[in-house]
Amino acid sequence: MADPKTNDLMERIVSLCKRRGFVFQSSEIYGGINGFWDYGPLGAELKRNVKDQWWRSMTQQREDVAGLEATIIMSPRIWEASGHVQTFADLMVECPVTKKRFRADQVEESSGIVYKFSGAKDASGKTSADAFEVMVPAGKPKESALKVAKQFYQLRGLAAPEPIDNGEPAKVDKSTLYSPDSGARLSDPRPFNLMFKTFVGPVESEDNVAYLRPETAQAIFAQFKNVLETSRQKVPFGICQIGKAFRNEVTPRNFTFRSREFEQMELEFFIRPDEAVEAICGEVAKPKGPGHPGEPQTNWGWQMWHQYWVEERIRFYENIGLPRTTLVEYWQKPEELAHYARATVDILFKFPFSKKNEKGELMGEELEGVAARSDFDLSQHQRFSGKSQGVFDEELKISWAKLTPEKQTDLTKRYYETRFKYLTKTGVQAEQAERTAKEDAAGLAKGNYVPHVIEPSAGVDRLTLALICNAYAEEQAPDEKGKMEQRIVLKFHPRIAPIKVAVFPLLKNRPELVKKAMEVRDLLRPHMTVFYDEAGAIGRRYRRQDEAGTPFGVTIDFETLGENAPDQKDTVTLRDRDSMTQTRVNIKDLLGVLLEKVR
RNA sequence: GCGGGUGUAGUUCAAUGGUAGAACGGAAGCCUUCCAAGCUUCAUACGAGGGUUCGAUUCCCUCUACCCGCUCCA
Repeated sequence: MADPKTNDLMERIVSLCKRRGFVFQSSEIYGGINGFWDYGPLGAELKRNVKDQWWRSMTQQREDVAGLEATIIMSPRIWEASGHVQTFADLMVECPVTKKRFRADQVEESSGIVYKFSGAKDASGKTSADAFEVMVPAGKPKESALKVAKQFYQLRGLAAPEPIDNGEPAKVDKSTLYSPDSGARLSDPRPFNLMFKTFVGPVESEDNVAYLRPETAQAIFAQFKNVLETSRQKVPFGICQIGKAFRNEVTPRNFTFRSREFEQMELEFFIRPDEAVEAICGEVAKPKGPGHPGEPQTNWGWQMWHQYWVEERIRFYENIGLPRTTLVEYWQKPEELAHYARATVDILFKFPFSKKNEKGELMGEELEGVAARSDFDLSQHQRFSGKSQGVFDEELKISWAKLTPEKQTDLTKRYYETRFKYLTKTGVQAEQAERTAKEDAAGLAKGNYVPHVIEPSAGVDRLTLALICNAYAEEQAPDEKGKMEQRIVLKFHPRIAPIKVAVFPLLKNRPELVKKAMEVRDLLRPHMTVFYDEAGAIGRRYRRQDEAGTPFGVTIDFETLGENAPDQKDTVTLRDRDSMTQTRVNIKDLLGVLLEKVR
């Protein structure tokens, strides 16, 4: 459990977000709506900067990634292929005593004696007519059944309940109706769907059901062929997308961290299967140790690509002001992996509300998952749509012809085996799977395969919140009279700061100062977000910008006008947010100096 | 969905069964030659709906939102 002090910190951050216009509760004047948040003026700028930085680094500055912007509502068949319809429609049951929930199909079978009660009464005359059943292992006395029953009726408001028997105890074998926790009879299964449902067209019938996408990834897979054909890309290459996604979470929590409407930045990077790499290069390069593996090479297998993207992503976070020390690189354990994943690395940020480990260190919350998804996704869409999602790889075809027959047989066999495993795992009958896997293996020899995927998938809102938490600082700073006062400052990296520079005339009742300040404002405005402020004492204006996270302040004073020292004419004060130090800069150099700092 | 806590200006807090006050913040003005100075003026709140009552921000109920613990988060 997080200690009270850190909770207070989070409360102060939330309060600042409201006060300065970073984040508001959605629909606030109507009492709000659970799990939805709006971004105010500063928050909108911040979030936009985050997305711009991501988009620029992911696609505009890379040769090998193309962008996509797909719709939120898509054919429901996409979610059948991806597994979301099935998985999200799981039935849940609940233990009435411990309140724990289980997936109905995952309750362990249990055997024993079942005691039944029709209700209970207590000494004060209160009664409950709720029926209750509990199973105890054979051989245990009736008292243990009574104990659970009493707990059940206590939860219904009876002080010292005396449960009323309802018929003879019965022996029950291998039943999934009873709680593995308490033995209590579980609630009836209820469907629980994490996807938001809607209807396309005017008729609200089951035929017209559609879903708001629970992730942006599937649109990329569904448009894989179109992008491949129009972008003149070849494997290995990626498709990236930024967009809204929706999940009807049970419990939205921790401010904007888990929301029901959120935004994702996802890259699906398509690579050759390892067998193809081996055919082309003779060997598959594998990671030699931790750290960034450098520029991509032809002989990289999925593990190298996976490590490459993990490191690229961490560099990105460092680049926008999240130091490595605030991040945690968490390698999911085999039992935690989704069924399609070969490896997943979660990149976590240490939020103030994160739980702590036994050493008292913050464990972090997920900002991004970098998953090696094999060829699962495209294969699923190929199977469900009946349209080939494979690619033809000229280089593979040429290299294959030069291999020894032994090597060809070896690679064919290995490729066959992984394809067969995938097919049978997803429910294809053995006979059919064997036939299809054989075709796939024969295709590899002709240069055909379904690409594998490395998926770095990040949450924009989580990252925005992380940046705010990381930037938040409370410091002591002297006021005009030298008395120490608390200063709250958001130390955003200039790249993502909502406002880059604030421009002030030292005094507002001097028209010459105001005029000059407005000229400076207009000089900078075409190039960056500028905030002009002339109200109140200069120190007050600096502090206001500290809370907004504005990295630079420019003040036009009497030196600027050349009144005090002629050699300082046309220079301004440039004030640094973090150090609060000031330097004099000539107005003609100002734009260049600032642009260098905010890029 | 369950359990616990909370809900009064933008924020942080008061008071009260007879419809609310402060500090900081905000706006306007005066003043002010670099870090929330001073003076004047102004605006802004009882989460929503019921009930009890002559009268409810206050008591009761329901809903809602936020926080915490479960649960959930393929």
